[in-house]
Amino acid sequence: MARPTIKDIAQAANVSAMTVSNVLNGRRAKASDETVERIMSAVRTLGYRPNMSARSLVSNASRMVGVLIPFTENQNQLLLDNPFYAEVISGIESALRTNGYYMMLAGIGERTVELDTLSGWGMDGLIVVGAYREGLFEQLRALDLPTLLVDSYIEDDHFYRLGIDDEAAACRATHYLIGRGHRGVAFVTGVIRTDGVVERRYAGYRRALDEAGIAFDPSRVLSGSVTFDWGLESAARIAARDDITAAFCTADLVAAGLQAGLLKLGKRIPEDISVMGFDNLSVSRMIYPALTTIDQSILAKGRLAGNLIAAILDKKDVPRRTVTDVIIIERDSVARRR
Amino acid sequence: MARPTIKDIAQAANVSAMTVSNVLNGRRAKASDETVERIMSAVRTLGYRPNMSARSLVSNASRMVGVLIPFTENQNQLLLDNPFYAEVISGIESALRTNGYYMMLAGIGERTVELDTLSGWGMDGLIVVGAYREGLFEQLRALDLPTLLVDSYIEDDHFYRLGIDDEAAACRATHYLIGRGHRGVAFVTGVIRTDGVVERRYAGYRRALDEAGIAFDPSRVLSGSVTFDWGLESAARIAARDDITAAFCTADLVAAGLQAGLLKLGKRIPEDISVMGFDNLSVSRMIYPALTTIDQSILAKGRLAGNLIAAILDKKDVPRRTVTDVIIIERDSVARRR
DNA sequence: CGACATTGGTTTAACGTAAAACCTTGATCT
DNA sequence: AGATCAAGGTTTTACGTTAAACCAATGTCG
Repeated sequence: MARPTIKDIAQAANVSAMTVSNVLNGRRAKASDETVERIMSAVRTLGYRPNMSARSLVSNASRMVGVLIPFTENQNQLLLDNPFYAEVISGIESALRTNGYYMMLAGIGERTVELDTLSGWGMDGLIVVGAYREGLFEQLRALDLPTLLVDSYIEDDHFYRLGIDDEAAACRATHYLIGRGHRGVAFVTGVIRTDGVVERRYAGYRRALDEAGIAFDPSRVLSGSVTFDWGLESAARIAARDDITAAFCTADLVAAGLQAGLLKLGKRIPEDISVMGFDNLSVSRMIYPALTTIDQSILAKGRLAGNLIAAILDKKDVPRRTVTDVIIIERDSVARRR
Repeated sequence: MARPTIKDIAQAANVSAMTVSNVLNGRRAKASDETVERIMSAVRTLGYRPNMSARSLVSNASRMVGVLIPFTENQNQLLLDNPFYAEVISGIESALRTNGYYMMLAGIGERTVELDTLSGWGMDGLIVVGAYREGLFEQLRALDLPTLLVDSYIEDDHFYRLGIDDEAAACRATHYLIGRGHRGVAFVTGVIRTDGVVERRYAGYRRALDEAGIAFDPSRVLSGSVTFDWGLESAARIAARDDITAAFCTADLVAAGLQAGLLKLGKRIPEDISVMGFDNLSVSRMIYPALTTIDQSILAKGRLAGNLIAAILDKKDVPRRTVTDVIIIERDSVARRR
């Protein structure tokens, strides 16, 4: 038999469809216990499950949240191979499920055609992770949905935001290295974009140098991409200079590559060069030596994002901007200088 | 203004709603070029996007594919922190998007209440990754949807399956170690479940021993969980025995933990103990020493899964069982024995 | 010249659900 | 006794889209 509808249940329980709907949605003010029992029993025996499309069509709400993460345009693939995104998503999904919401995962690339197709599904809200492209925000605004931006620095009251204080975190990290006697600290990072997290971390790095009275040396800034390979590539450049005794990487992935590269070049970590990461991805304890890094508890951040959007959708009062804390995880990749 | 409907377009273009629908869905046999132009222009200026719920309600098809991956019941979180799942999902999403399908990501736990709620959305098809639990297959069968199982060994013509030949792969890996002079080969793995991939890999391991005339020693089998920590824990047990000169881990994550643990115990890899992994996760080249492992090209597998379900849904002819190839990636964690 | 296609549409009904308005019956109040 | 109310429903309608059936005007053929 085809999937039973609310009418089949109504017939089986000998009531009207509306009564079934009322009972099923908890509006049981108007239904005797006996009727409820008959309906529930019919639901069970027929295996009824409400048709979400119909429900969403009539109620104009879907209990679906769209989760957008960047994908690499050239490889046409979600950045889930970056464990950062994987972990955030995992946290978001967990929180959404707990709050009775569903998740539709989609990529945002350069063209972002996907956005309005997505919107056709009638999302109740949106979580956008790591967005930076100018035009995107306009498109998002045009959708006119409750939207939570994770790790974006755009100032716009249309959006809710969740993130850490990247500048302060990077500043702390740099001070941590400086405090251990390092005065030649390299900054290894991805592209420094306006309004991106990396820009703030860069600012934090420079502020720490300032505060410590160390002259900023642009040749110590290595800006490439947030990948293992970029770290690997940077190793040679860092190993070639003896004024650099420590490297602050704005991502664990980069730090992992840097360590692997330095090791291959015969450098010892942390004796010759100290390395510090950012994120505290699970990989950071797997590499050798175990990476000292900034923990931004990604999973918890994802959970929080899910909980926040749920709260927003449930019309609770949610601050426009939420900032979470960060701690330094000390492992084996940073040494005090001689 | 509220989101425009097909009727608004019809009015603006001065035709009936049906004509708009026809034009928009490519059934333009019956529409003059001029009408088409008027309609398209109205669509553009009003910013019309079809309401998927309405469409799916009437057509009984949603172009949505449900993607189910396990989640840890205790932590209530998707296994995306296992890079294997993250990479598969990334591949699936990419292929689905290319084929014009959407993806709804959900977790399957022990209770699997989620399943029928999910089914309320009217998925066109399902991809289930790494399912093993007995009752689950029955539930999946009851949904009566085209379903592709990735990495499951259940024999049932209701399902399409995609996977590698785990037994052959493990057998090759073990032979690889034996061929390099190792006769004491440990098998470090997760739980060995009936019909799971690990069971097959276990069978492959034993077959290789048999073929090489090496007596099977159950004390060389370390079965725990598919985690870094289990690898770490196993290190002590392996280091304590001098009859073991190599370890075959059924997952890179475990191998990574094992290497870290052995290193901490002062063992040299691969001089003292060789380690071999399985999966070729991106982490396997980040750890030290770089891991020799079996590459099952996870991303490509995910893509293939997406393409297969799309082909199935588009009524193309798809074999019930697809087996992909595997290669050995030689890095630095295996040595020939003296 | 009447039969028949073809082109370019339109109208009607239906998908499954829920909001809103309505109806019955019996009890309660004044 | 008539008015009022509550309990426990039912009926009607609408959500946005498409399948199916229908129609009118024009061209075409034997």
